[in-house]
Amino acid sequence: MSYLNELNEVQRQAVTHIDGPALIIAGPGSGKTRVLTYRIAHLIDSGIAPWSVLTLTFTNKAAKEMKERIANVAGKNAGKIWAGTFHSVFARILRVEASKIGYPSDFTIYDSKDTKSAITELVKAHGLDPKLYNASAVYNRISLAKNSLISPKAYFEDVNRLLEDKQNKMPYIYKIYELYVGKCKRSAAMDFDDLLYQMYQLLENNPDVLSKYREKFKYILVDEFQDTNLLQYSIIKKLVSYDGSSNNICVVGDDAQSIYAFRGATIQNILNFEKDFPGIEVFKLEQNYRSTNYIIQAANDIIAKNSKQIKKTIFTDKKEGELIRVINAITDTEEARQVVNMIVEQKNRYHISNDDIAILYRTNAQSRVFEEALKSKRIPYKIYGGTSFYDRKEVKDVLGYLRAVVNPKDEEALKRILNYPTRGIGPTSISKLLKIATEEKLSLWTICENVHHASLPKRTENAIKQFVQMIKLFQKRIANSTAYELAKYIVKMTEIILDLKKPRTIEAQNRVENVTELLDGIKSFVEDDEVDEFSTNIEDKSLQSYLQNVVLLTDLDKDLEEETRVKLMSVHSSKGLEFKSVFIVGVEENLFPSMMALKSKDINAAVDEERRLFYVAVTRAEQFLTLSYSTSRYRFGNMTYNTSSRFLEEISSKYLDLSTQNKTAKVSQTYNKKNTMDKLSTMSKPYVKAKMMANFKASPISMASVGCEILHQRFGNGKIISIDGDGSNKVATIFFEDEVGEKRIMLKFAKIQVLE
DNA sequence: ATTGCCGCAATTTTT
DNA sequence: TTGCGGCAAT
Repeated sequence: MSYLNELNEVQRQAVTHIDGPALIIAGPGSGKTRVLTYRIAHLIDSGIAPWSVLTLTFTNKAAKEMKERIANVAGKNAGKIWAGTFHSVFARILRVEASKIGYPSDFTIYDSKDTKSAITELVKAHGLDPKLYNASAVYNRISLAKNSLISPKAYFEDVNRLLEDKQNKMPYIYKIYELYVGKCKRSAAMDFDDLLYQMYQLLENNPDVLSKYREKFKYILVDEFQDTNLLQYSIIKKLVSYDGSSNNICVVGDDAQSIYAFRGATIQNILNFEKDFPGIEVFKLEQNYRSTNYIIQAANDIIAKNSKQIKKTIFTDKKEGELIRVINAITDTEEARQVVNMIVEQKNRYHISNDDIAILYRTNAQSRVFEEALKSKRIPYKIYGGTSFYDRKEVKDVLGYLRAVVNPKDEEALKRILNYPTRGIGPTSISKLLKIATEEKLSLWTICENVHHASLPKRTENAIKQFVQMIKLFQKRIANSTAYELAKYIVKMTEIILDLKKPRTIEAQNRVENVTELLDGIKSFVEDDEVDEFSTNIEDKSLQSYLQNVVLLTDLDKDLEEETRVKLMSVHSSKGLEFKSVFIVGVEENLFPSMMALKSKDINAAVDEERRLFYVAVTRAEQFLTLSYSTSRYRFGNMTYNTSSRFLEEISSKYLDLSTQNKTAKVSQTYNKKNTMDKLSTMSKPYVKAKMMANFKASPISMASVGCEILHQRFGNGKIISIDGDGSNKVATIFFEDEVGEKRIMLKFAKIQVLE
């Protein structure tokens, strides 16, 4: 048990505690993964069967890392423990037990696009306005319901929910929810939430199944417990908490790093946990081994502003280290340029390699300018998250075929490929088929199989018959060809490549390459004998298993360690990672904290979550931390103006290095036009503009008259020279101070503020 | 049925 | 700015 020597006192206690419930509160960089893996190794060393240990994580990456590290300590037996994400472990179990809940074992998993498309269809079919009943909004409501264990029936009886929907002008969500559930069932499909929801129902309604898994999983560990929602917690509780149970559950989490409340996660689970499992032992890991002292102190400054939290003090015995650099810029492009310059400087001065560097942003949309800036300096980079490879249309189309072959009831897949490549089955025919399917409560596939009852034009009927034949042909091949061979065959037979090549553009070429890449991916899935996460079972190389992998895998899980490239990702994706040098960019009001948070009903809770997110971002850094913001940036195509983030102000200036900052940019949150005017004149022009724009407020047309000094949202300061036209069609000729010069602007559309 | 054009809405964050 | 959905022309 030599590994015990590598631990500090609290860590060792947490590792050697075996029986009964345990709660480990683990600050950032406190060796959480180490404790978890050693704990598992220790369990196995103590004679506990590896296959009775279940470890649940949030990301596949975390699961994989855990397995690898356990293997280092515990050797071969590590392969036999159950470790995976909530979603993948439950999907596995659900396939085995599918018949108990009325599903075939080869059910499809819908990703969020499939789900939204299904919802949009239902909304339209019921004559509701798709703009009002925005698919994402409806999906959110349904998702929230499922994650709170509210069935469609319970939803309809829930007065509060109905009232909320009414206030949001979507009173029929309950109906869509009900229909959506039916549609999924008929399509033999589960969405992400179903993997949890159905798992719960399975255990709830099948005592034999429940006791089987209670028997099986004697030791359960949950990582990132602060991010579990009610549903996940309920499943865990079902498995662990019962008469005669030894309550061998260990959860690890940090309330300060809870960043998924928007998805229904609640730190209430941590608080409840202490109540639900009396006799619980609590371990607090407070020593940070990751970051320098300045970074830790800054992080403490930030999180101290949050009112609700479990008390703990993060400390380190590392040196002060470098101060946190603050960069400010006038535009987003300029911000990117400066950040990249700083990267170059760090690389030269400290010999940091590309993969020790990460650029973290609040929203994926921010990545673009950094990409360009990195490109111009020839620094290799990789973007994680955002529009993933598997979200591309051409990729989804090919996958659609594969899905339909495995499970032809999969309505979303079928809809996608029924007329792709075009074969004369237009939208009119498809909606007719869908209508029949809904009325008869049958799957779309069944209707297609019996298309002669559908009274469609002969031509279309034949086209559908041919389509059905083709899919059946593919299905016959499943048994004696690999996933790769089949996929290749399908692509050939459907002439998808030919269709993609039609427009002779670069994008077309890219699309063809994407399809090829997809095929290569399938090939390596089939051929790779890398131990998969469920190596307890025979390696599953079936097409179905491939599809499940694809849908549950995210970009981040793929190959983070591969090359020496600068990494770009959202702060959310960065959770659990660490880098020598971290750049947090776009540290501005309305971006970080996000505008959504600032506009939310419960603004305090929302800003607290943003603050935790910022805390997570800051604590990713080991040695160097740089924060940057820009006073103006493009957003939906037009310029917006922002001030630096409140979070920046919350860090004591002791830890900040403001030397690189433009002196004029000491931003005061309150801006007073009168006495700032003089000061502004000494500042750089674009900055003056940015500053004034932050305060921009459009005036009514009636206030505009010849001679007025005005402020235009895009062109800045100007003076009205003349106004012509009448009524609401008045056109003003305005002379702008900046290079813009004279412009004729329709007052009806222009956003103009009259200054005096 | 298909193609192509126009107008509008979108950006939090993820399994 | 992009990307999607709706509509009109072929």
